Amino acid sequence: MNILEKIANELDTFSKSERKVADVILSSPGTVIHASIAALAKQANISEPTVNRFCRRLDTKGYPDFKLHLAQSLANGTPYVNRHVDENDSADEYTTKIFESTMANLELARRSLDTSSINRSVDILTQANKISFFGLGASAVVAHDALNKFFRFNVPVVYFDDILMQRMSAINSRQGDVVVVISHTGRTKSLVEVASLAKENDATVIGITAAGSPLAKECNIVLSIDDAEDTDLYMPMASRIAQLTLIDILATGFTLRRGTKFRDNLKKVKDSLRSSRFDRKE
Amino acid sequence: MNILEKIANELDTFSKSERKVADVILSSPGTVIHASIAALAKQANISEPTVNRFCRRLDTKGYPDFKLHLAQSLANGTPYVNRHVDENDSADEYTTKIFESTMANLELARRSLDTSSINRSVDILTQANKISFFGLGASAVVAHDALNKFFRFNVPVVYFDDILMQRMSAINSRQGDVVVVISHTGRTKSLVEVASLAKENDATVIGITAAGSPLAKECNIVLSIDDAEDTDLYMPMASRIAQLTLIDILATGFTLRRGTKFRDNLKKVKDSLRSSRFDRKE
DNA sequence: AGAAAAAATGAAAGTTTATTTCATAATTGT
DNA sequence: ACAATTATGAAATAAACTTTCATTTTTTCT
Repeated sequence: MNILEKIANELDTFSKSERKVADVILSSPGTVIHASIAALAKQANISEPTVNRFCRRLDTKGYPDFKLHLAQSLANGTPYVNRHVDENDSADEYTTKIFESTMANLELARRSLDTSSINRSVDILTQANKISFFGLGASAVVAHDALNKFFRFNVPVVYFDDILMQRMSAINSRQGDVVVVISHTGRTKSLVEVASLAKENDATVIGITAAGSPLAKECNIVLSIDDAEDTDLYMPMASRIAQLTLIDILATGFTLRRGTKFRDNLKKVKDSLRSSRFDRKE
Repeated sequence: MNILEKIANELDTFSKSERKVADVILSSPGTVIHASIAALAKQANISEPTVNRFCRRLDTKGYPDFKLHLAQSLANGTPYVNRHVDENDSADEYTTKIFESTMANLELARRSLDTSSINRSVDILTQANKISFFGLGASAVVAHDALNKFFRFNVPVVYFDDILMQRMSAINSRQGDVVVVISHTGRTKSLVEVASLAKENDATVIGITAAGSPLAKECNIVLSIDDAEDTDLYMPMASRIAQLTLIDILATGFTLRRGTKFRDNLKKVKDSLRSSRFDRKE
């Protein structure tokens, strides 16, 4: 854990003198990393040994080691802040903000994803007779992307972004089929119904959706992604990126599970596209 | 600048002894930050003053200060390395790797994007009579996403992922129309033709593609995104994420340019979806 | 409340670590 | 090959950090 956060957390477990040191450090950590133990002690109006004890209390070897930790905290502290786009932002500003919040969201998504669920999902996908990807609106894009990826794997795969087609497909599903339902909120009624129908018809339902949502309850496996409050202007942005990354992960897991020969085949698929392209050396 | 990079950069300006120190530091910077000047000198087989001089040469106050810089480099230096997925990776490993390389790619994309082109693109998009998004394969997903976003803006917008439809649409375009052509490589023949046709028919062509590619040459504005060598298993992964983020940026720029009333309207669009969702408090 | 125990604190001594000085060695240019 | 410059390390010095121990403060127990 970041040592600055740690200090802030344990603030009330400190003794009076330790508290003084903590206050000085928290108020200007940037100065502290360049200060000697004597300088810091003086600034906090306490003695040098107290500073030293303070450092050890925070599981560092001593003052120099503490400064090292502090320096690192400052370096990577809040690397990607989820800053909101403001009305008067220049192109430069909103570009930076959107990139940063997208990255912040990915970081969050990474931490929230449960790899054992991913592993199970890959298991199930590799054994599927048929894979269907369903999504609506922004999530339809994710499903569309999944189709693109899995289509290359030469497995029976379909994608629908139309409620009726999804329903029909769900009703026709059977044991061995896998239905991947994508919904950011997990509250889109028709998709919840589709998941339910698929499940009733013995398909395995994987949900890429919010944990604990109505949709999640209908799924055999839930791949849930936490995301920060939306920076968006009334449209889903970063969440969709995290979902797409998850699709990449599933696709990658799939190819790894299938082994070397399978990947050679993928290369062939890629090469087959060559004739449709302009040559690189012209 | 990151001190590790700095050392690597200036490697050949060092004297023989300094070079020895540099090598030790570069080979295991993590050890060095916990080593005393004596320990480092010994490991590099040189004297302590040489280490000290080395530190000063790199614009630090001395060895302890140097260690501070080094610690910071380690903390935020190469935060997201573009590590390749390996055949024997566990789900945990490939998940982490894919997230990291996606983020590394976004970072790269951010740096490579030219905001003045973005600004011009937003200008043109806000003034368009009709906007078309064209892409094929993985880029079709990006175009699809763009449709979703711009559709909410209540502007005439279409999206095609079919070569013939794209051609017909391009041929029918006219002055005031904007055609956004998306292709990672910029070498897909049919898309280059479509761009060319659209341009001939007086549409403004914006390319989201590689700089200097055949497609880029046909475009009025090129939004080019650098990306690291593909970590993928024969399919585009991270590049697509950067393209989608660019779409977010264009859409955001669009809404900002259109002003407050316009965004109120967006909120209405969002609210209109509510009845199709399960209530949050049930 | 008051005494004893425990904990916290700082002065001073001790230790480690880093820096400077200066003499010597290596390198460079002529 | 020689002088000038630069690079290097041994030793001395200085600075910084840690330990010890006595004192003060706080807490606990009766």
